[in-house]
Amino acid sequence: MSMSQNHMAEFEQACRAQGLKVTHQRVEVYKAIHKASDHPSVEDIYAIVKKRIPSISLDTVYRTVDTFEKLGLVSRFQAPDGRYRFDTNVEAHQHLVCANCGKIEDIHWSGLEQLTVPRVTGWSDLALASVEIRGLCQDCRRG
Amino acid sequence: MSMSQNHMAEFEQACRAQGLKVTHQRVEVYKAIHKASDHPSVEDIYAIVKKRIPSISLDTVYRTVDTFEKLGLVSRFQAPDGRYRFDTNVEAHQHLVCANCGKIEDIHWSGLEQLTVPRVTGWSDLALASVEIRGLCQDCRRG
DNA sequence: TTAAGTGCAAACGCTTTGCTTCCTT
DNA sequence: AAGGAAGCAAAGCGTTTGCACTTAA
Repeated sequence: MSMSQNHMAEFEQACRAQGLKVTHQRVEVYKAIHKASDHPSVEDIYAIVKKRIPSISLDTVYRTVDTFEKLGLVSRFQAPDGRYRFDTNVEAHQHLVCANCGKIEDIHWSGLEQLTVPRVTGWSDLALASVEIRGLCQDCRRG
Repeated sequence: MSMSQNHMAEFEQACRAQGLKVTHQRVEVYKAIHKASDHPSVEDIYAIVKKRIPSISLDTVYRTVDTFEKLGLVSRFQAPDGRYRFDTNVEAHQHLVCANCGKIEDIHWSGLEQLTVPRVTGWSDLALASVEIRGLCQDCRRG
């Protein structure tokens, strides 16, 4: 998945459609999340973007990812360590989490789609929200 | 599920087996989590136990739930608001979360058991760790 | 030009920790 | 009697917020 011009054009279009200014910070934050396919945390994104925009502040990253999430441009979830992680993959998918190092990888578990979410008395509009699978990643299995 | 003498006896036995002292605080914290079937947060537990042990401190509740978790006496998970929640149900189960009020309820989704966790290159020991289903609870559907 | 967005700094909320005193065992 | 546990207070850490300055449109 390369950072195609198309993809960035779509990003800018999405911003403009919502009346959002296309600032350097927003562009670089989006690129950072997209390129870093490892579900970067706010600190991770901050460190990456700081190389290109040294003056960027951490709170701008926080505000920017909030904005992106509201627009549906990124998905946000909490890692087991409690920190937020971000992803430009906004399609339904599941997470593999390494029990040792915390590494997170996306997978698509097609079996889940065949299942129907149970009906529960008193509850409505039930939908599968998140699925986490734990195990050991390649590096940690060796160690 | 009532707070049977049996259940508390088992709790005390588990503590002694691990060389843990059976203090008032531990007994009351355990009771509080067990009785409050709504997955209380640390603050919730603190408020409940404070009625019986006014001198208890918040950090004791934190340390106590840590201990219980390590012993396998309670399960811990993070609610969507980022706070820890606790449960004496340590069997595999899933969570229903109200998208409006945040209420959490346990369910057992048997369909999941028929599914096999996918094999993924580079990963080992994969097992389903958590499943969250979102919807509206009875109270919030009305409102 | 101007309203949205950024940077700075301080505040916040939940959780953790060092240290002294207390209380099961 | 003795070591684990509790209480107190302060610190830690990720995240949020108020305000004045900056910048895309």
